[in-house]
Amino acid sequence: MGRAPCCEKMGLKRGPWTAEEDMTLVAHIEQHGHSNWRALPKQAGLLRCGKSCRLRWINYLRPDIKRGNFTSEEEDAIIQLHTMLGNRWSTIAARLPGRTDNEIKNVWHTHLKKRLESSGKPQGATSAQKRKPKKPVAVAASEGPASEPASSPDQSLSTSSDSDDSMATSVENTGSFTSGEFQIDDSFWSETLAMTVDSSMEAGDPFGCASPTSSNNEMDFWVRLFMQAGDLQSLSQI
DNA sequence: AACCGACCCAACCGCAAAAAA
DNA sequence: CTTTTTTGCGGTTGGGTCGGT
Repeated sequence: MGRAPCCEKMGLKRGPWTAEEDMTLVAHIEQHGHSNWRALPKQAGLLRCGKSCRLRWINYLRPDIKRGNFTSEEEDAIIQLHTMLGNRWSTIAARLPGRTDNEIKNVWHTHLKKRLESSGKPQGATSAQKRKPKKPVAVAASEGPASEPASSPDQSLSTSSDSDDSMATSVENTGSFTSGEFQIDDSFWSETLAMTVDSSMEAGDPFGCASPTSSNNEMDFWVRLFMQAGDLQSLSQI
């Protein structure tokens, strides 16, 4: 699938992962960690490139991944975060416990984007209502290495034009951000995310995110985020 | 029951940033 | 300081699945 091969030319396997490969990868990471993705497949005895192993782990095998349908709250959060961040999926994912950037990206492109585009009619049926439940997780390790820290907030803003377009659309449709003039700079994220990490640490969450079952921390994040955004807006008017 | 189009999502690629030498 | 290596990110693809006809 996909484009021209990159691993195949080196004699490495491509395509869907087998259960055996998954088990091998999980076992190796649980035992040795993943300090060196490039060397990992060789050490683990996998005929995959490091990139492929990393992707499989991050998007599917990681023990803290929350599988299943996105709740309407999560979808709303994605929409609002995308309004502010554009296509910075990893940053958005960092704020959604247990969700991966790839998954969020898929959800956005498959139905959230369409939802916003369809006559400004927000909060329609969720993916859970529209489609059947997801397949159960093939391999679900009970514990493993800690997830990577939240992505750096000071990445440059998205350069893609479509993110700008969707931003304007989302602002109108969600109704949560009433001013299109609202701008976010690096200092905003430094302060806001630091604040969030602090509160998460207080709640005993070393990943800097709430536990999947805890909506309080998520709500707390949004409350803080909106408060902070409001503060910055008023400051910018001075 | 079979066919077909639409949708979903896992996995790929290229590129840029970060880290190491 | 420069070059090389490694990691991480975002965009994209296409096989598999589902629902409608």
